[in-house]
Amino acid sequence: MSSLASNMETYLKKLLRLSAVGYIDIKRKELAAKFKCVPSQVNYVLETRFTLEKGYLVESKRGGKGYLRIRQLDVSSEELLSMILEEIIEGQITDNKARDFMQRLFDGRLISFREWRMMEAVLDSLNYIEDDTLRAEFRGWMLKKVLFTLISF
Amino acid sequence: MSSLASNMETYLKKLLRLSAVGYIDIKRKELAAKFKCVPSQVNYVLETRFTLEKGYLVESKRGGKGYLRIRQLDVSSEELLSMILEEIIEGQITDNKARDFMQRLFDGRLISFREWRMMEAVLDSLNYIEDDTLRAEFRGWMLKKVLFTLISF
DNA sequence: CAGTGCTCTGACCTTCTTTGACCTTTTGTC
DNA sequence: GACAAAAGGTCAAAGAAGGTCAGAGCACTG
Repeated sequence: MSSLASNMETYLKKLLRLSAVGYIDIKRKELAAKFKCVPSQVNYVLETRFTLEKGYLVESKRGGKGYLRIRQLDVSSEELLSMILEEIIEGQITDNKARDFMQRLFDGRLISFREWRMMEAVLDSLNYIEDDTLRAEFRGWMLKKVLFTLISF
Repeated sequence: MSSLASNMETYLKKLLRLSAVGYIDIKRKELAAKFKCVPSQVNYVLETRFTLEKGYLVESKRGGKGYLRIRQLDVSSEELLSMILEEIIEGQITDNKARDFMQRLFDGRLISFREWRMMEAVLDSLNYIEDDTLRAEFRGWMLKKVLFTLISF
């Protein structure tokens, strides 16, 4: 229960609660030093505890003056989250389901007309990918990313 | 917190905003002195932050009375879109270029903040495609589709 | 006690930044 | 015109992050 990873998770979530702007910036190496572990352990924590599905968005920049930014998604959209999760169960999603889903989002005024059209264009463009499995998997993956992003802004 | 390069970028953009003529003239050595760095660092900033894709044009003159002139391009929406489309005509496009273009579309108020974020998420998700060539080609293909959609709505 | 699924580490990779040595162009002076 | 001085330009290498991945360790569970 109180593994290094869990402690780091708790610590980061506390920082997030205390943050006024809805996100926190951290230095991978410093955080690792604070918890006396290797830097890659930080990645592990981010990958397992701060995923899109759990309501977080992680951005980063490499190189000098790099950083990790953890953003907490708006809780009010929890309903939408579970909807998405249900639909995109195994990562894959069919073209029809994806389009139905976008239509629902538009009908429910969660996305604008232009946003809807844009996503339709993206879905259209997927035909460029010939491999059926890759296409379906990528569609699910991408949809998840886009929808979670829409939720957080 | 932020890097020298980012600070210099911010500074130059502020100067540009304040300029009435649409361009600014600077002395490489003086700017370097102001930021306490080597002169070639100025070139780095210009090469990475003030590119054509990002909507800037840099002219210069060497020798005595030399200077650097940074010009902000002020192209119309149609021009910007056709520029982008032209660029993608060869099919492929790099991730960086695609992101630069999206940023410009946002800066030029051709797309909303949410639409910008959405497209960034789509670009992020492309990493799911492992094949380098397929990814770059698909990126170009998709971008074209989306841009054409934007034009028509 | 073998299997399964988290944790954790370390070696190696990629990206972005910064510096410095050396090069080229332009201007001013004899 | 030759030469010196005054810019700016190029490029490779070092430094400063963060990213990836395979495998070792560990803790339950049947």
